[in-house]
Amino acid sequence: MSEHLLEVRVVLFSLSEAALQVFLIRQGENAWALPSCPARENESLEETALRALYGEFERNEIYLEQLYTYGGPARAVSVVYFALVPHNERRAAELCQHRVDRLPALTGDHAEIIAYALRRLRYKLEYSAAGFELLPQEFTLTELQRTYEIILGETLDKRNFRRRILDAKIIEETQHLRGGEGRPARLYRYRPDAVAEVKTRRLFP
Amino acid sequence: MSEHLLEVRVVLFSLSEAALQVFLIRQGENAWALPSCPARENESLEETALRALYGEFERNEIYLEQLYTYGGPARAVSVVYFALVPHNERRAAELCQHRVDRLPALTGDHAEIIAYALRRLRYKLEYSAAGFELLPQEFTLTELQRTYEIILGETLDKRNFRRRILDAKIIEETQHLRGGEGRPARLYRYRPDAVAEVKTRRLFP
DNA sequence: AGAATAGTGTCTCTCAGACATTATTTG
DNA sequence: CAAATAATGTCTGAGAGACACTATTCT
Repeated sequence: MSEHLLEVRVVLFSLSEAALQVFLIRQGENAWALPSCPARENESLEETALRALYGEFERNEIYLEQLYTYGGPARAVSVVYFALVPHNERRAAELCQHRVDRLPALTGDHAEIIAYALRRLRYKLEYSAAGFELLPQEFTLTELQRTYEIILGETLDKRNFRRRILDAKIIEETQHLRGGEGRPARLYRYRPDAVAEVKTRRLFP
Repeated sequence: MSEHLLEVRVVLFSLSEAALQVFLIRQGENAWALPSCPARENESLEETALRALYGEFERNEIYLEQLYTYGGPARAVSVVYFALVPHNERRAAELCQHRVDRLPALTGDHAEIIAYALRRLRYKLEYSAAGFELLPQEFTLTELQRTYEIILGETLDKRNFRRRILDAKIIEETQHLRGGEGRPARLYRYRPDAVAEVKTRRLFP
């Protein structure tokens, strides 16, 4: 067993200003980087990921999943985590949100890592409940649809979207309404007991 | 950046005796373990994975993909690779194949890691060309179907299977036939130029 | 009353699954 | 010619996508 340089990085997404955002830290003069933290022997990789976010988030308020481990000659080994958090103004001074469609200059291979995380997010959206991790506990169907549209980068049909989501029985009505400019919308909540597993058989779509 | 214990492990699957096999090394008296190797600073993680297999396989004769990185307090960090190789008698004395449905006692959490790798294999089979990595270059449609059946653990309908595989245009005929006890079967080969990407839209199947 | 947003149903087409018979070769 | 395996097509039901109007609230 050898001694090795090992760090944990995090690609943390959230939604605000009707766009998908990623959290970055300033690196040097005018470059940015994914938050990271050296691994410690006495904590789990997930705990290290939370430390990389300056302890701003508790484990149970973000969705956290391992993305990939990058490593090789002439490079530290980086275990990269993929994370989602609902819209959130709180942030450490060092941690800024940037629209993923308008990223600043990034160090190393961080642009490719973000691109990969975004592909994974788009993919997960279609077979898992990941989308709900970006929304508050109660949300309207229109908000949910906007979330999907922003991430997928395409518009979706309102009736088909509602039908699929409701048929999947993955959300349930609440008794609350959200008022606004027009007719108030019913609020829904995610059913954590919902089965969100892949059942379809697809041989080479 | 901290110094850390880091190893690479490999779950290598192959097919023989009409069953899925995994390669294990003997660990102590009567326990077995996944092959592993300490990471070196001057090589890639994939190279380390090949070394864990005693250098028995060249990079281009096996399918190799990162599976997951396990780590945490009171445990070395293990980058685990998932690998596939066609049926193959060659093996180092230390490296033995075991049927995955009749595994011996395993050290640590290796049984869970194999179970996870098997889930990944089953899943990949349905949307990627992973199945072909377990077969020789040329194969009959019946052999391909058996491969799927062994891994998925269920029988498949012959006509539907052939239709889906052929409609996907992922394999092509060769001019060769394989004789045997009954009518000879046409041999097919994988089309490496085939597009095997996920295109279907699935919201919560 | 008009502006704004929420909410709802049908038709069509494609794809997946169930299912049985004919064709070719060997001994 | 019998045994063994290869190869082939149709029907049916479910789900995905296209598509437009009514309902409720606020000002």
